[in-house]
Amino acid sequence: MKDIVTVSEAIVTREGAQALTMRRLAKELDTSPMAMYRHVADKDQLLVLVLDRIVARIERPALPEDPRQRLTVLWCLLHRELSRHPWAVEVLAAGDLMAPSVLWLVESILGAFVDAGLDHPAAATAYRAVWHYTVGEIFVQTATDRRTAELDRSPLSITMVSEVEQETMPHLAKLADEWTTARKSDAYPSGLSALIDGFITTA
Amino acid sequence: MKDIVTVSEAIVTREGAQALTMRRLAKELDTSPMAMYRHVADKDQLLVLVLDRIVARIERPALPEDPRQRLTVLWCLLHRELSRHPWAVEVLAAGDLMAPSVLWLVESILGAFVDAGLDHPAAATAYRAVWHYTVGEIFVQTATDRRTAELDRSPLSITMVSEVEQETMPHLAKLADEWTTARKSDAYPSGLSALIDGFITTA
DNA sequence: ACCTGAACACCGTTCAAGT
DNA sequence: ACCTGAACACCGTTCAAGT
Repeated sequence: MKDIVTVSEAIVTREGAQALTMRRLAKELDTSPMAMYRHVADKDQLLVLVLDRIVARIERPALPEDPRQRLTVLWCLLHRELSRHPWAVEVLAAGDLMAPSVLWLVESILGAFVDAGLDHPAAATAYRAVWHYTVGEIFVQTATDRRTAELDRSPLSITMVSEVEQETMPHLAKLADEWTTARKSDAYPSGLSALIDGFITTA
Repeated sequence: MKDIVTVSEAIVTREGAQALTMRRLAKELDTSPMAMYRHVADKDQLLVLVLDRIVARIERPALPEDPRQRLTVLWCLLHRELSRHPWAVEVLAAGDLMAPSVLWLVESILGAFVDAGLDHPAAATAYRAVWHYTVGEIFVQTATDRRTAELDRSPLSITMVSEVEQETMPHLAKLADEWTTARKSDAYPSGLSALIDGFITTA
């Protein structure tokens, strides 16, 4: 049955990867947990199958001429899609986003880096750096969200610093207020353009 | 007993965070699992305690005058220490590295960004961007290592592309060979300097 | 104060047995 | 071929009872 993947996706998008258990999945399919192992090697493989289906649905956007703009469009697209499925980051991380169904995206990004003046090895390095930045951004965002949800208090505050160590840590003290608001705003594009600029201008 | 933290650290540095279970910890301390709950609220808190101890041991390095060089030294230091304890990334991620014992590091980094010409909000943004990059790099590295260890094959290869889609994906095809070697080399510094350059030159 | 055993409510996965 | 029940070897955590 391929419904296994469909039902798994429903669970995972609604409640996250940790909600997907073989027992739960079997129950929703009205069979026994062990029946799953006829169709899927183990839980990891199941997650990969779900991910592949989601990622295959990403639509190819219209791409601007300018390579720098193209890079922004492509990476922001990827970032947006992954933000919707933060559980996927863990699955993806090991493979540098090598699911066959998004190879067009990787190819487009590499092409844009090349068009911007990088040679092929440099484009690969740049690709991996931005990929790490993207993964990290989503990972930290997700971890922060989860933690603030569990404990219902604001994320680890920096305010203690402003009270205790005004003189020894002037910069932290100065930022105490802005820190929390900065965290909320979507800072992905700013880091992205810094990273792209850095790679392009060095080339 | 504070030995709880000591024993936990030993387990965690030797075998990773997933090897630390309350039952295992209790066994190594010759007590019952439930005795732990007298000294520690839950497993998460225990990991935070271990992390805090490790991080407190990071020694303050001699810092160069030049802010750009200072940033490189500081971030590479942090990256190196965290690479040694990849399990910690998950614990740290939620808090933007706000453990009191490393505030000096955060302060130094912010100071270097300011000395390089950023105003305070920009320094905070830059800090967070590089933090995300650092977390992502370690996260991907760890995930790749783990996966290649479990399956004893090379990481998800790109070679299928070079065979099947030579014409439609020329850049990927061209990089097929170099990809795996690129993954091995330590590319952290290159992305770091691109990111720093990008932020400094825009300021 | 601190520790204990037994239990609860779970996991992923194996294995022999069924149809 | 596919499914099943029972079991294995685990988890974190609670709770009433012990010293």
